[in-house]
Amino acid sequence: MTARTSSETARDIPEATVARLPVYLRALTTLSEQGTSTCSSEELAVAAGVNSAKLRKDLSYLGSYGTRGVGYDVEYLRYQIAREIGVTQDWPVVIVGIGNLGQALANYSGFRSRGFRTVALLDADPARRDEVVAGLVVRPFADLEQIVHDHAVAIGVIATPAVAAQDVADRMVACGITSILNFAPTVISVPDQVDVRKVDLSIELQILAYHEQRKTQGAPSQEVGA
Amino acid sequence: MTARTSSETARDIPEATVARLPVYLRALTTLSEQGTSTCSSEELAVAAGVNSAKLRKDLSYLGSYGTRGVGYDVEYLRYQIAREIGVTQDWPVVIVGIGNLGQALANYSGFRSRGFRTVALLDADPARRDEVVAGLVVRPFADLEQIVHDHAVAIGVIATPAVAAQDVADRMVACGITSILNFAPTVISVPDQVDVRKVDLSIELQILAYHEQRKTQGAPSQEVGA
DNA sequence: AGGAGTTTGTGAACGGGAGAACAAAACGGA
DNA sequence: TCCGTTTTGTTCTCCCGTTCACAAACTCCT
Repeated sequence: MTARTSSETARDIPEATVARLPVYLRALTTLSEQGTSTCSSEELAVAAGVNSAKLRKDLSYLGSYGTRGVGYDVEYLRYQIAREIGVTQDWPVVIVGIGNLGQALANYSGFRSRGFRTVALLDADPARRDEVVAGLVVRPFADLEQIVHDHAVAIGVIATPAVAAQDVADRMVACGITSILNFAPTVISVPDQVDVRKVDLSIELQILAYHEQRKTQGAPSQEVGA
Repeated sequence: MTARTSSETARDIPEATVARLPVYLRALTTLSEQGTSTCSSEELAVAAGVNSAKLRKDLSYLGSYGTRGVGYDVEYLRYQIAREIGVTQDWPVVIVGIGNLGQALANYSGFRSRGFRTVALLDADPARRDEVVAGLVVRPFADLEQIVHDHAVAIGVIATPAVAAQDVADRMVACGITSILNFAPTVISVPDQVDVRKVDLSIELQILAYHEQRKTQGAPSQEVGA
């Protein structure tokens, strides 16, 4: 066990581990719904699609929540991970850009079930104004500051076209938003203290295409032995 | 320069580099549209949001396409990267699950502009049958095999609910699809020779929440110095 | 033609993550 | 109570990726 102050939990969880915690959380939720009350690291690792040694090491950063010879209590571990990630609390979120993707995000149930509450949908296009999406009225982008202030929003989602993304990000930062999830296919620059994560749908396809190309490249005909 | 057979390009491009090539490609396209004909590794690195040394090392895996003292020819480099990724060719794609997300994907122009051509939209729900989305008629899931065969589809996109994802994946694999982009929030298992990439929208938000929680956690009041 | 300035391509050091392997600890049965 | 079995928590080693730093190479100016 690494040295640790008594008042707080361990401080230095590796980034790679943080990225996997939500996967473990999801797997535990599924196990819980199936009525499983206890599971071993091996079972959970299979459910999460990772190596069991890696799983145990990841969990060890949170503390010793397992019992040797027995395994982990599903509910207890699930709560501990949820608390560590921060999804036991309520996170108000604004979505900017209510095109196809923005609408899909607004309707995505996976957000609300994990503590993310969409408090407003914003769009710069006046034609979209007053449309109702996922039970919320689409409001003008100019309302951003008021909304962020009223609901203490810390997280913003950008689902606009690429050209608008940097401007939206600047406005978000100016309003006090400190975490941004960017779906626009462009690099946005923000101050150091602001976190940005990007999701680019076409990049994932391109990575697949690269490997796909190399699968067929080596073979002269369509019949591949491997 | 690493040793390399004369007949083919280098074989071992690191996975981390492959994941960045599409970002470089996008940055180069933007530069090209702005009328820039030449750029240095520093300029391109800024546009792509990476370190310039990393960029140069990444590009060096493809070959020596730059000119010392000058930089890179935007058009030439763009073509070379596109060819390496494989987006100079046409990739037929099927999308399964035409809910909100599936519709957003079907309408996403970023796919078509990079060589990904959606040849069919499939959904198991008979109520969605014959709906027209993005100019394509939604067809029954049972048509998968016929479509994959007719259009030589190698890449499939799963945008179904989690419970259906594994079954869809199995059927895709059985039809001969060898690359899968999975948007369903669940782990799917496939044979080794099949590539799967996953995009989980809520996981990205959870990672942001973790960091957000720790930003505010240390500070007793709302006023944070950093 | 030659030298100063610029930028690429790469060798080398460094840091972090992945996985194997094992010691520590809990349970169960005799 | 004591021993065998199971499974966690952790150490150790290896490998991949990142970054620094510099030599090689090209341009431009005199």
